[in-house]
Amino acid sequence: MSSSRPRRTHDTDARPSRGIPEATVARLPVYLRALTALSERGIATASSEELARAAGVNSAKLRKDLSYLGSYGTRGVGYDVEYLRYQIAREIGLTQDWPVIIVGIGNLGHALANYSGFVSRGFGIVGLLDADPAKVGERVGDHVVRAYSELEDVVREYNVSIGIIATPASAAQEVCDRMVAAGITSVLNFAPVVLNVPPGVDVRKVDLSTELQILAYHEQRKALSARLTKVDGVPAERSSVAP
Amino acid sequence: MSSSRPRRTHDTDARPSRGIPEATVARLPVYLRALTALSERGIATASSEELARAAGVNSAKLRKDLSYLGSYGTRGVGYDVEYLRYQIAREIGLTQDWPVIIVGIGNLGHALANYSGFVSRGFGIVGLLDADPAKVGERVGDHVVRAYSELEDVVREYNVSIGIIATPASAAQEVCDRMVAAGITSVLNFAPVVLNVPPGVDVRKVDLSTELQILAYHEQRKALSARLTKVDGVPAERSSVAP
DNA sequence: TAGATTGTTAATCGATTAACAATC
DNA sequence: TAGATTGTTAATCGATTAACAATC
Repeated sequence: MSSSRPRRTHDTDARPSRGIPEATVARLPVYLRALTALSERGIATASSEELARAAGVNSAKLRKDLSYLGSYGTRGVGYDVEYLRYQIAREIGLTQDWPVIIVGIGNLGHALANYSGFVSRGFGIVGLLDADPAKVGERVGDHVVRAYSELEDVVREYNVSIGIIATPASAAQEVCDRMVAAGITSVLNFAPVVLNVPPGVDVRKVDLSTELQILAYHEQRKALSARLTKVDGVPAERSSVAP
Repeated sequence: MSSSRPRRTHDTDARPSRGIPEATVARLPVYLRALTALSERGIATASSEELARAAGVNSAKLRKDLSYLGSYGTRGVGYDVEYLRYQIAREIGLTQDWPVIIVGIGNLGHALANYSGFVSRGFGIVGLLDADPAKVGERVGDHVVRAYSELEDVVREYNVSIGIIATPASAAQEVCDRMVAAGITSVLNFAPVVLNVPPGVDVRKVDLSTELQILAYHEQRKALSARLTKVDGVPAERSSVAP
C-alpha cells in the first residue's frame, strides 16, 4: 500500500510516534487499564510478565508493543507503573479530554450516556441528541436531550471531533453524513449497518449480535466435536472415516 | 502451534466445515446481514462485487472467505442471495436458536434485554438476572428480572451455553466463574476487565471506552499532521527536519 | 558481580490482495 | 460462442512468538 512511498533515511526523533501497528494501538487501552488497576493496588513497579498477566496477553507481545512507544522500562527491574501509564495515556491522546456527542437516545443511548467509564477515561459527553420531539428536554444523567437539528451547533460550540451513533439502523447513515458534514472525523457506530464515509474519517463499529454470532459458531463446533468424540472416540479433531 | 499434529491425508468430505480462519468467521455475520438486506430489497442474485460493497469489504476478500465454506456461487452469474444466506446461517449455527442469559440489569443490561437484534438473529433471551433484590421482579421487555442465585436453575432449565455479563467490573470475574461452573462455555463480556476462564470456554469482550480510545489515538494523529502541514508544508507524513 | 528483565532480532504464522484459469 | 464472474493460486503484508544479547 505505502510501499512506493520513500522511507525516511534519517530520523533524529528518539521516540517514533508514527507507525504504531493497528494491533498494538488496539491493545494500548488494555495496558492502560491494567496499569491503572495495578496503581490502585499500590503497586509501583511491574515486570512485563506481571503486566502481561494483568492485561491477558503474553509478555513477548507486551514488550514488543511497548517498544513501539519507546524504551520506558528498566532492564533487570521492570516498568514504573505511573510513568508507563502516563506515557501510554499521552501516546493515545488522553492527556487531553475529548468532547463527544451521542445521537439516538433510546435504550442504548441511555446506557452510554450514563456509562461512567467514558468520563473516567478521558471523554466528556457534551451533547445528547435525538430526532424524536418527545425525547427532547428529557433529563439523562447530567444532561438534557437536545434536538437533532442542533447537531451542528453542538459540534461547533464544543469543537467535537468524535460522534457516537446509537440510532436505529435505518437512520445511521444519514446521521453519519450529517456528523461528517459538521466536522466530526471519528465515529463510533452501534447501529448494525456498514457506514460509508469519506477518506480521513475513521469509523469503528460495535456490533452486539455479531459478537454473539461469533460465539455461536464456536459453540456449534464444540457441540459437533463432543458428538463426534462420543461416536468414534476421536477427540476435538473431526475425522473423515470412510463408511 | 498445531504444526506437529499430522494433517489428514485423505478427506472425503467435500465441504470442509473445519478450519475456517478466525478473521473469516468474524466477517460471516457481516455477510449474513448484507445478504438479508439484499433479500429484503427483493434482489435474488448478487455478484461478489455487489455483495462486497454491501458488506464494506473488497471482493477478493469476500470470495476468499466464501471459498472456505464451499462453492456456493455460479461462475459468470454470481451468488443466489437466499441460498448463500442459508449456507452462511448454517455454518455459523443460526439454523437453531441459541438461548442466552444476561447477568447485570443496569442501564446496559436493560438496553441489551430490549435489543431486538438479538432475537431477530437467532438468539433468545431466557433469563435476566441481577444480584440486587430491588431489581428482582422488575419487568424488562418481555421478561422479569430473576435473582442471581437462580443462575444455575436457568442454565439447566434452558440448556444455556451463552452468557452475557453486563455487571460492574468488580463483579464480572465472579459472575463468569459461576457461569462456567454452571456449564456455560461462551461468554460475552461488557465489563471492563480481563476475564480468566478455563480452556474450552470462549470469551469475547465488548469494550466501549477502548473503542473510543482507539478513535482518540487516530484523532490525535490527524490533529498532529494538520499542525505539521501548517508549519512546514509537509502533508500527513511527520517530518524530522533538523532545526 | 550475579541475577533479573528489558528491548530487539529473526523466524513463523496468519491474513490480505491481485491476478487469472476454470467454467457458467 | 463470447462475456462474465467465480474459486484458487501465489505473492505480499502484517502480527505473533521465541530466543537472547544488552544492560540495569
